[in-house]
Amino acid sequence: MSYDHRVDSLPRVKMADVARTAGVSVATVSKVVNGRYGVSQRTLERVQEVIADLGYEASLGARSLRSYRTNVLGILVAEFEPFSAELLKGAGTAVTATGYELLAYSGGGGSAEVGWERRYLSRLSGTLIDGAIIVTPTVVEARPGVPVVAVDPHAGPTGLPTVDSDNLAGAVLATRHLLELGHRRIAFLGGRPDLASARLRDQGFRSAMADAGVPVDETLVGMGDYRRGASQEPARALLDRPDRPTAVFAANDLSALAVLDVAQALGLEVPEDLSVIGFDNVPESALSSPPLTTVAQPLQAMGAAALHLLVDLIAGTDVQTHRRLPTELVPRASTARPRQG
Amino acid sequence: MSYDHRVDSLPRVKMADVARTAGVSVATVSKVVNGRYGVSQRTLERVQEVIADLGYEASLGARSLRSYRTNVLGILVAEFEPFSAELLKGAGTAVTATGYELLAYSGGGGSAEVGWERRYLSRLSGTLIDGAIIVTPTVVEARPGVPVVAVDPHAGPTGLPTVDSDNLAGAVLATRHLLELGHRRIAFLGGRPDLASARLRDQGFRSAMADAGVPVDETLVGMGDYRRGASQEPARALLDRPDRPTAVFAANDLSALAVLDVAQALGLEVPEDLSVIGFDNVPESALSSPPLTTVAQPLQAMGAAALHLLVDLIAGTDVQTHRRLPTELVPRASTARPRQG
DNA sequence: CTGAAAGCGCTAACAT
DNA sequence: ATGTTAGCGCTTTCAG
Repeated sequence: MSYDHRVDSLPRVKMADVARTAGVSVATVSKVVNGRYGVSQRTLERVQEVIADLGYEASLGARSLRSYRTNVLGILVAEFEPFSAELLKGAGTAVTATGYELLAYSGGGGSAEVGWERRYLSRLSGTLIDGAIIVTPTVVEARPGVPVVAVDPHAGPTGLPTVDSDNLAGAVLATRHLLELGHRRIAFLGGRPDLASARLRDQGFRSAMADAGVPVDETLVGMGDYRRGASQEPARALLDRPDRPTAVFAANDLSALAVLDVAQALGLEVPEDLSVIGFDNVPESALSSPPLTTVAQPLQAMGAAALHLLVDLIAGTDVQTHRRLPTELVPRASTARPRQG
Repeated sequence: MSYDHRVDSLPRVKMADVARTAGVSVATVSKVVNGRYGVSQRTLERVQEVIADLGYEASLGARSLRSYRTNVLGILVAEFEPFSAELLKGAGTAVTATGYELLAYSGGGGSAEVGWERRYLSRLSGTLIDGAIIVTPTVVEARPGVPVVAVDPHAGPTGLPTVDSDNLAGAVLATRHLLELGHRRIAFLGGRPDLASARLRDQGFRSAMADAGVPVDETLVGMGDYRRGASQEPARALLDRPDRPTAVFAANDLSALAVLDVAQALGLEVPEDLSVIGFDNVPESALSSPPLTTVAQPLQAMGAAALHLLVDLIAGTDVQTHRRLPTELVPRASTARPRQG
């Protein structure tokens, strides 16, 4: 039963091979593979034996072309960065009990490729996957071909079932933390204003400042883009000036890390000369020096919630189509009282 | 050009739709999509316009069934846990420049499902992907159907091109660190002996101990299984005794975290009563309290290396088929001098 | 209970 | 330059 005599890579064993070896037709093998009725016990056993012998496994591509059920769920991301990696861990844990398998898909292009959501979905849906989780989509299709759940969509909750966290409350938490430490000159390094989460964090910042009766200095409000590299420039604009702030609230951890980079380049001590707080609590935030104070989104729980929502959606169960999870302050070493509070 | 009038999920637009709308045959559309020669400028533009209009995207499943080139690379993992998530980040970063897209696949079953490597590979190879990275495979096929790179294979480097890190040197590093702090009663919590990495870490431990002239107490050598939950039991056996060790070297971070769990349950202070060191440097190791001293494998670099190796392999470039990356000590707060050194 | 045949969406000869 | 045709590996009627 060995094929070692082949010199090069041996071709996949396909259903026809199983059929020929077992002396039955491919139709019968298909029935066995899919557990359909109408196969005698004898034939069943014989075919299963051959399948095991040959190590046959159905091709996902071919199978999905014919039957519109694959038992595979997709999770579509622009890029495998820390944020989506955490969601993936959560979804991966949650999928275990469901009997589905998980396929994570990403082009290399990052969010630079606009419209990746639709492209990836078209590529996979209708064929390879029974449903999809789309992570931080910018454009959401109103009616995709398969059940879809959006995680933290940039436009905020729309027609699609959505999982996100309480960005507004989280931003208030962050700002209050700085205020309570005694900071008054507080800068905000925001994200792109076309993103709902960025707008909400901006709004939370302003609301907490207003509640404390501290006016917002608009020259201390910068615009990053949630990425570490591209946020250095606006971070520098905030810090490289004589009347620099004593604290910065960055709209996500990656831009907070950019602030840390810039502070170091300028010779500023954190938290002595400057307090920095981020948002997300990606694992990387704990690895910086100093470790970053941040607001945690329950990323893994969000991934798990999205997966369960998707499974329910496919099953046709009546489900709530919007889950908002709470945020939480995670104090670490990048924030402290200002030097002369 | 809006389709909002459709009440329910609209069916995928397929190549035939494009052909009909553009007034050409599917063959011509296929040529346009794949950039083949033999299409007039006029037709080309017309078809591209329709494609854009309709938002057509070729189905990966159907395409891959016919042409044995998909421009998609697979990364197959038993489970999306911290270790493979880091590799995925590295591979994701590396794929950007290559023009390939990345598909990560995992059943929910964890490594409990034996033979997942072969199953997933059969499912995807020959059809959906042009090549695969398999993470910590236990059984490696001698001649898979597509180019394959193994990352940290449990059997050690075999016939397959492999990427791993220097487990032996890393284990020596960890053990020496404890010895230099003044520890002599050092326990080792190993992994399953059928894993090459586990054997090498065991070997490095013993070799460093021997070099220091410190005999290994065999009752202080336990066997975990690289997972946090299942390692609690053997960790407890090591610690819950009057002559407990002053330090534990756990063969990976997850089992080191299990040691931390057990230490806490037993009321032991780390590092005052017990020093603990792990292996891997997954992000989670920095998040524990106290943060875990560990030996870093350059996980993201390994993911990137695997991806580049795979791309070269597919291109037929002459490549080195084995990359071993260095390990490094990462001192954090879970190790210190023993109480009475 | 089993097999022959059609066809999923697409690509690749081969005609025209 | 374009269209016709024949499958890729599988599932699914529908006959036998």
